[in-house]
Amino acid sequence: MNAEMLKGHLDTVILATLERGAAHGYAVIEEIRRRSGGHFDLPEGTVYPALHRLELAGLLASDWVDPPAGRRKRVYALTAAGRDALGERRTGWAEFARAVGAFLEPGSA
Amino acid sequence: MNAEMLKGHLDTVILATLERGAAHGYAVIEEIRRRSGGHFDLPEGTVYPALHRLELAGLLASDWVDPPAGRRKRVYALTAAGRDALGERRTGWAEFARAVGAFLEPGSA
DNA sequence: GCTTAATACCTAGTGTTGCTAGGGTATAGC
DNA sequence: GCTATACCCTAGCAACACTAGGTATTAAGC
Repeated sequence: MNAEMLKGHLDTVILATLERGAAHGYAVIEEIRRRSGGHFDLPEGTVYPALHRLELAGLLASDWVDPPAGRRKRVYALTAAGRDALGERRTGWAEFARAVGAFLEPGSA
Repeated sequence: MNAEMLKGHLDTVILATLERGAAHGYAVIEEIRRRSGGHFDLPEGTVYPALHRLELAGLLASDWVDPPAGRRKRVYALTAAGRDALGERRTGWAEFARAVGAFLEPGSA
């Protein structure tokens, strides 16, 4: 499954991934792959622009971190607004999933 | 809720709507609104192109019907390929919904 | 008779968004 | 030196839902 299906929900998934703690972009990709059981294997060209978008929207904040070894990492964390947005998106997803389910579940009226 | 969230799933919803019987475009819009409990109130500019797309893809077939009163209607029905596609999409939705749920449900690992 | 609303169809252009394809830097292993 | 992996980025493409317009038919209200 690629992320085309995620259209409109990728931001939600990214916010939820960062809910447990800050992480850099590459780690976000790996965590999404891990937590989705391999369903969402997102290319960098999908995730990095999404992170920038979310930061521009004020839902994430980033800091450059210079580790003793390895190259610089840009670490993203949820802002207060990001946490609020995640709450709304959680509710929105539940409604959405229920509505779509109403079409796909047999015996629905 | 508009259909932006539906991105990538609108076709599935339309196919499911037509699963119970053929219908014309305008009726599809009303049925989707009704069955979603008002959640999906889709503009014509969203649904008509989607119907054309699905017909082009061979998942729907249309017939013009000239009723004794009122203007001509274009009635869409699922093809065999459409029925197959709906089956696949039903499975795909279940996987997708479960995967997204893994991010949004509290206590998920 | 005229206007409005509802039914019913359509399309051109726009904006968002995920993807492809590429490029760059740093570290480790062969 | 070469390759693989970790880590960052962008330009351009394609898909798709939406906006904003258009047309035709019928019935209701004035």
